[in-house]
Amino acid sequence: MIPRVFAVGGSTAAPAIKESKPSQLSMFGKASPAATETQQIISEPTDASYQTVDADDKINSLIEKLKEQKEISLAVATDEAENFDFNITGLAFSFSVNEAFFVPIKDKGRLQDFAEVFSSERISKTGHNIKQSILSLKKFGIEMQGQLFDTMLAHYLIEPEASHDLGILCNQYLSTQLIASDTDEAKNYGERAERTLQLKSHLEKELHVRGHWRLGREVEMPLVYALASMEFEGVALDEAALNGMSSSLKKDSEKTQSEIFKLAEAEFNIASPKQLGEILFDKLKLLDKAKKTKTGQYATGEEVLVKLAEEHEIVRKILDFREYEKLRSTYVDALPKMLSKFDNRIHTDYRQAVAATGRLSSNNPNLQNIPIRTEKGRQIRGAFVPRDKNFLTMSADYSQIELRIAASFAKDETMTEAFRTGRDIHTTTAAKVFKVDIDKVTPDMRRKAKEVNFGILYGSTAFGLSQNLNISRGEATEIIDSYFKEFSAIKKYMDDSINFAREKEYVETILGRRRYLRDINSRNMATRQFAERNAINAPIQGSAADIIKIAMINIHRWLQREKLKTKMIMQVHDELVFDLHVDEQEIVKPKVTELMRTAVILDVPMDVEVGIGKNWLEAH
DNA sequence: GTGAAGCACT
DNA sequence: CTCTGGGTGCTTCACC
Repeated sequence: MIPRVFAVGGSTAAPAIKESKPSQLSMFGKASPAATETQQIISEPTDASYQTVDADDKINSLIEKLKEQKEISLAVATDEAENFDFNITGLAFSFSVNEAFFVPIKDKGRLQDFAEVFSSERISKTGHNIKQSILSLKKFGIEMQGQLFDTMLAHYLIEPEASHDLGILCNQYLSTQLIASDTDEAKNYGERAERTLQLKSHLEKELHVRGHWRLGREVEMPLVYALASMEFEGVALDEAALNGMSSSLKKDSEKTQSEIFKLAEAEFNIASPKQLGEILFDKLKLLDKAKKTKTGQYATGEEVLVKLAEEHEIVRKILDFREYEKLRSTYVDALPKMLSKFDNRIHTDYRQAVAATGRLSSNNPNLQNIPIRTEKGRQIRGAFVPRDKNFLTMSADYSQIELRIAASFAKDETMTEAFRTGRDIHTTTAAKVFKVDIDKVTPDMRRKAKEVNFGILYGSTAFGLSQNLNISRGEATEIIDSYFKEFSAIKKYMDDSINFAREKEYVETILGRRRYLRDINSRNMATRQFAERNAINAPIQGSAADIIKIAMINIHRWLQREKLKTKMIMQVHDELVFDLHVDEQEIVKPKVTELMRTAVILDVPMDVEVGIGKNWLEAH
């Protein structure tokens, strides 16, 4: 029986959560009310044994011992080659306190000896950032299986914004230092495996106390397999297309640069905010009272420049120059350099314990900020292509997930009804706010309503709205007042969130993931207001993260169980991207849609938009 | 090496 | 009138 998240997933997928819950009530229920007591840790003996196991007979008896275990702690040692071109240099294991074994890997054949241990469903695996170990083994043909426990992820649930560094956790929970030798790999990795095993029991207790056990066991830990798979599969690029864009952007950029120099009657480094500020404000005097940054330089950010665009034609050209250089340096030229020699694909690293709200982040490279807004930027998505001619790109994204979550948590009848009947939410909002019939909503009214809807999720103020819409503060205040009158349950929900935070000093997502807001009662107004915006935003953004994580787990399990060739390859917060096998379109498209829609059932239905194309741009 | 500024995404 | 939209990661400049 394949374990499932909630009751969802698998071919018999049934909506798991029938009734909706108020946002501050965890679907996973509450833990014991007792406050978390920091336990007094008894200092550990220091005679730990970290043995290097190199001889065949010793290795065989280690393997036999490993097979007898119900749980083992492990750490896979690798060299530091970048772009997924690393090698495995050793394996560390621990299954009893103060004892660890390190097996140097000089020949990849040796890994096979351990394959049965790694792939055993009976042996659960513990690690600190265990995704790295799973991925390393996967690259060399070994498939990890079995229940996971990751001490990094456990601590992330307990204290999301703290450091989850193994050494620091050892200090905190075990009152021990890591030795961290420069030369002795066996000692380093053996120690890591052994300390991780010890940490596990401390963190498990802590998870229970805080009511995060199921969130860990059923979401964060299983998600590791899905992420390791996505990273392993990687993403293919159309290098020729990117090369073309690079030349073209370079030409555009050089042309724009010379035009800027001519207009400025000077040559300078446009990429230097300091030099640019001096040209615009000292030499050309585009503003009498130019804004300064913290460090006393002139502010030359996009916000400032857009408002000056009418003043002087140089400003538009500077914005263009910035766009071209950004696209070229960050994407068009950088991405091809990150293609792996292993399979000529891009392998990002999804970080599961970084974002304070529960979102993932992506780095080396960041695949979650590939351009889409401008036309030249969009073209970059066209270079994200399927792995070969038998595949297409499929993109599936949640439509307005955060606003739906807010409507559901707030139990706002007006907004819930709009989502239930499938009406355009921004148009509906505009009709309410501006008190006109739906068919009398102008594009400008819709634009304003859309901005308010976004602003709500971020705890934005009249000032923020006026800045974004370039309208007066008075007008912004009027719009917001009208909004809260029409959507009074939204307003109440926001107040409730802040009050909950004031009392508890944290807020929670639908799965009970916490974000601590220790500044919520600060006497410093700016500090306090920042915490208040987080009190509104974190449960919504974090619940969206919870929901897509469940969907990812269920989709990954289904693709595996059905032995499909289609692979999930990217996550961009509310979007999942797939390498879709051409023969599997009719099976995969509806199933992915269904698994995303039903990951969690709210008062408001989830809408998922799916597109298929020859590249990421066309799939949208 | 590090912080600031700026900007790409959701 | 304080301050002023949540969350990330990457590149460049400028300075240490």
